Amino acid sequence: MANCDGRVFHTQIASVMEALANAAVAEICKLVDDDYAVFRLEITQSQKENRALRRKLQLLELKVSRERVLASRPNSVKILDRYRGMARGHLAGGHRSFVKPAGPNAWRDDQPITVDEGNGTSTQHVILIESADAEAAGPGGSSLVKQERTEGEDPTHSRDIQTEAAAGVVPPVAVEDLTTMPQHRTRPSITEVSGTLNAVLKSETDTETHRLLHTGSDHGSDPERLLLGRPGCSPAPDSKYLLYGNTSLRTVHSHEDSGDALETGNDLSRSYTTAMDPGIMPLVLETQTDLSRGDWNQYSSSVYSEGCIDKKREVIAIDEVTVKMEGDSPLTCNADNTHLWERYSQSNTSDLDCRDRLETNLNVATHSPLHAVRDCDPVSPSMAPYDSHGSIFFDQVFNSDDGARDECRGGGAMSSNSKEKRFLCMFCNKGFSCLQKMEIHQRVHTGENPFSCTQCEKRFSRQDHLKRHQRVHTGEKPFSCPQCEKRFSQAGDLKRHQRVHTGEKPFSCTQCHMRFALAGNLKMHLKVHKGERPFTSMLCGKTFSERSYLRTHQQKTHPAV
DNA sequence: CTGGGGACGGGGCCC
DNA sequence: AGGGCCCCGTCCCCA
Repeated sequence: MANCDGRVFHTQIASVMEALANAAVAEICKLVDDDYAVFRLEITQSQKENRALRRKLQLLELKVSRERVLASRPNSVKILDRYRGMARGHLAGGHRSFVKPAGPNAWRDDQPITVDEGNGTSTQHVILIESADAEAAGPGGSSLVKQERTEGEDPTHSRDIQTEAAAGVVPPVAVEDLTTMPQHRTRPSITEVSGTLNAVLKSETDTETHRLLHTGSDHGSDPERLLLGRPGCSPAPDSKYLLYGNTSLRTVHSHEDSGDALETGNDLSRSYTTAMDPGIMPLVLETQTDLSRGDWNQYSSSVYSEGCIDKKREVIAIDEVTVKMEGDSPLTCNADNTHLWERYSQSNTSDLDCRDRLETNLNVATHSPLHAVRDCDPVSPSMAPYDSHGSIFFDQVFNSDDGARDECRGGGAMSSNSKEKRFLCMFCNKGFSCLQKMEIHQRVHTGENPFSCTQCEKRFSRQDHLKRHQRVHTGEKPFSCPQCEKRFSQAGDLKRHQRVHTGEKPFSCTQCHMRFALAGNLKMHLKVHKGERPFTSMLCGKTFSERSYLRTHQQKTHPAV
């Protein structure tokens, strides 16, 4: 009897469990169906939004096309830059450039510009950017004047930046660390960051924020710069964070600290300032930590623009400006401050040439695909209306890459195959097919070396270079010569080595008939013809064409020393 | 001086 | 899109 009752009980339990399970399954199915419906609805809505945005984009493209046809001269930023008549559009249409000479003396050499500020006439170095956007600024437009006093100023506080803005300009929307801001400053202002040798400024304009990032250059090597770059820290005492702005205005400023830079060496501050539609986009001052340790990427990935279409669907190529400056430091200054310079000097014909370029073409560049068609008019010293796109195009930084410069002259990334290369380097306008390639390339300009070797202190801009370098430590030599079983860590080294076996000497001297298997050897040989003997023994005055010769000589002749 | 190798920077291409 | 590789050029160093 008891067994019978137990079976019945179990049967009942089983049926209840089944019912519960069925109910649960039904519930789950219902939830899934509901979510699916919601999901589909969201997809449909997104598709609708996409279609609408696409239509909007097409309309704007049409508008741009019209402007390309109609736009003649008076539609854009005019920059009054009388410095040595430089940087007049060495990029394609790149005359929307802002040129700041690197050398403090160069500034001093500049002919002062006389600007009537209403209160009289001042003869100060002035960079004047005028906006007269008929749509946004209204009659009279507005102008933005940056001044650098040449007399009676504290070298470490050498900037006296004023604005001459039209009535109705929008005050700054947001500024971090307002305590650093002069409270009396009621005019709209541009956030300005100045620091030590290498100042980095980033601006983001395609979103709701406008960032200015200040950082050190070589990544932890300069404590002062690190201090400046540390989040939450106030700017250096010699820095001013100034904020002024203007609706529908995007400007870029550059200046350096003082004429004492050459003496102080490390105090080669420069700053770059951008402002764009501060009335719309809050200005947010940020700091940045050590870029070389990877912090950079969190900015670069998120801030770099992708084709850079802002909210108005205006194409703005550069939403971020990152400048690594090598100032007027002598070539003998420490490696932390010169490695970029050295890199440039390596890539150019001569140190002097490069240095000269650095001094005279210290520019920042932003480029918009639009400028290729809009910026066909030369820079005029007269004031001209500001264009409705609010774009300023900086000139090329350092002007160091001939190839890139040529590309810029020829339209750069806007040439025939430019459609695929829609990511433009903000420094040299070189086009890249994807964002990361551009970011990697820009390390050429920024000096960023995010990949560090665990075996030594060396740092690299690219992961593959780090990997290749680590063969130094591992001793790995994967490339072996089939003729002599010699092994090499790099394929190029093997290829070069094989000329030993083939006898190939592709490098021939134009002065004599000597031929060389290695380009470096030809280069060295050419010094014989030129009589170049730049290396002088401090002990005996003897000169040598190569440093190694001098070293060998000193080892032999002056072993004690 | 010349020959040659180690190592690195940068661009381009491929997967 | 991104990582990796190839290639080239260059600097530096040493025999």
